[in-house]
Amino acid sequence: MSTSPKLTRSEIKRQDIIDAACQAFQEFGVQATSMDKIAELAKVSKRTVYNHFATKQTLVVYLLNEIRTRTLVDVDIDTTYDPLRSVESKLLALVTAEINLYSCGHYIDLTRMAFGHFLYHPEELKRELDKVMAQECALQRYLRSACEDKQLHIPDIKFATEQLQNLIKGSCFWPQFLKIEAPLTDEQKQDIATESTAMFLARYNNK
Amino acid sequence: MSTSPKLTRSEIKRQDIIDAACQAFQEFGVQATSMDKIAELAKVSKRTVYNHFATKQTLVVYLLNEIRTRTLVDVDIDTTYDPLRSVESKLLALVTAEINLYSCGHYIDLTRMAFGHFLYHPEELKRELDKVMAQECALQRYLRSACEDKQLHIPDIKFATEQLQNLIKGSCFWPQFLKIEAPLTDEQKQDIATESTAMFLARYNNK
DNA sequence: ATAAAAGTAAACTAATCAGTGTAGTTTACT
DNA sequence: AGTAAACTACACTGATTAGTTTACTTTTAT
Repeated sequence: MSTSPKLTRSEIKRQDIIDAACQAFQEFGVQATSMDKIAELAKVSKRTVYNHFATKQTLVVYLLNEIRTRTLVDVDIDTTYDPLRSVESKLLALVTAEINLYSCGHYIDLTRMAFGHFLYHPEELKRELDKVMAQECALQRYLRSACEDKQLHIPDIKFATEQLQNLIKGSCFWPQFLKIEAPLTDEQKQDIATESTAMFLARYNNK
Repeated sequence: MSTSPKLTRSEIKRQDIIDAACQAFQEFGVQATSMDKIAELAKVSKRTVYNHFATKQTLVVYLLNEIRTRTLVDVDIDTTYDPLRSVESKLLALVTAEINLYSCGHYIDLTRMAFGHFLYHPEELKRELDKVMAQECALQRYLRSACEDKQLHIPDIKFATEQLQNLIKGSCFWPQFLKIEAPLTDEQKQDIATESTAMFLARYNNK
């Protein structure tokens, strides 16, 4: 079966609305996007927008969940610790996975939308971030295992994880989030993975 | 002479408006702050706001420049390269200075306001960022000098500078910017400075 | 003292926006 | 073919907002 087996007109319209809203929210921000504008972009009457989403808030919340789900499903990392595999190799794989998560496009979409919505609501922001962050402790779990196996010597694992993540995010996430840097090529991603891992291990791998 | 030698009533009112706007823009965002609200917060008639700032846009632009000026004036780092001083010591000083810049409060204010305003205007954002970034090349200049003096061995100086800045910003700037982390204590700042420098040198200081 | 400069309150315009109500049309299913 | 569900155009409410106008009062500077 293909991607669209049998979409009713209603489902098509609904998707048009979602696509329009998603694009507009990212481009102009939630506040600056009116429901009239969404209807116009979706080529749908305003009433239809409201038939599918009772309020603007409903639409925003739906989109945030939708994109987060789509994003996180894409990720599937093997986080088990294997004593026979070199730390460098495994760490590089984990870092690469994390870079791919940040680069996957949906992730940027999600955060750009969430920020426009949450930048001035710190408690809500924190709650949303926690949902995404659960994802991100794979690195920390691995580092803890590697330490227990005496392969790494890290006094403060939480802080060290943050250091590594900062190295990655600073190059892969923030510039793209701000739209001041073009999406990364595969080669660039690999460089960043290699260099971030190298710097991290230079610090914590010396016996 | 004290801080306020002789302020005319007009100047006082003007400052009240600026303070109110600054606070409201940071707390609620530029878009969500109406001129009526600013007048109310400043305890000033709306007309007076418009007498001082012809449009809302004028007020925003004024504030952005004001805060940036105030911020950058505060910083005064000695960036000259001294071959007799250890790289570690000088780098630690530069990193500490950069951390202090990010922690100075005004810097967070500035960026929070700028983001609310510019997040959806990438070209303008880029232009604004460039003004601030000029500040930040102190590190890069020093690293270049240290390389020329064979004290460090860095293949890509620009990238390495970014790595160091990412280590710093990831801990000192972004969490505070998002208001999900309390301001740092002096002890925390010092730890981050030490650890960031240590990781950087572990990578690039081995002969 | 007095006149200019600056501030005030309040009503006003014109635009925008979230959301509703309605009457008529199209689509989908039996 | 006929019916229910979904869509459309459009007019509407009520609230908010940027910015203006007016008629009056306070401050400041000569």
